[in-house]
Amino acid sequence: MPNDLSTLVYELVEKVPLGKVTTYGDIARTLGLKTPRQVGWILHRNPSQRKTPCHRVVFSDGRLSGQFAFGGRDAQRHWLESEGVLFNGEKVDMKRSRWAELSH
DNA sequence: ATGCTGACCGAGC
DNA sequence: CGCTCGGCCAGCA
Repeated sequence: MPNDLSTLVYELVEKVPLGKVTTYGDIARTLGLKTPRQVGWILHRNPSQRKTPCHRVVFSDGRLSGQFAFGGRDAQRHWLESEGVLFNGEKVDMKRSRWAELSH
């Protein structure tokens, strides 16, 4: 297994600490990808045979990814909440729960 | 080749 | 705060 782009993405996602989230855009910027869509494409395409916590990746405004992706956004939301991620209504409280490491 | 579609984002109103 | 729009680029029919 060559360490291609997807490997880098997964390694980065695995570094997201418990109780924090990161965004597609942050990942894209950090790895030098052309567009955040590429990140979404990589995560969607690869099976979850890895222990990658994909549920910690959200939109830049704090919305959760999709209704079909993790068995529903309610499921994902409860998952995150149990990890300590703060919510502001339907959205993640990005101000406090965004992983600061990438957001430079 | 070409024209959608999408696990996105920022600007603008 | 909410909605639209354009740009982005990899896959796929």
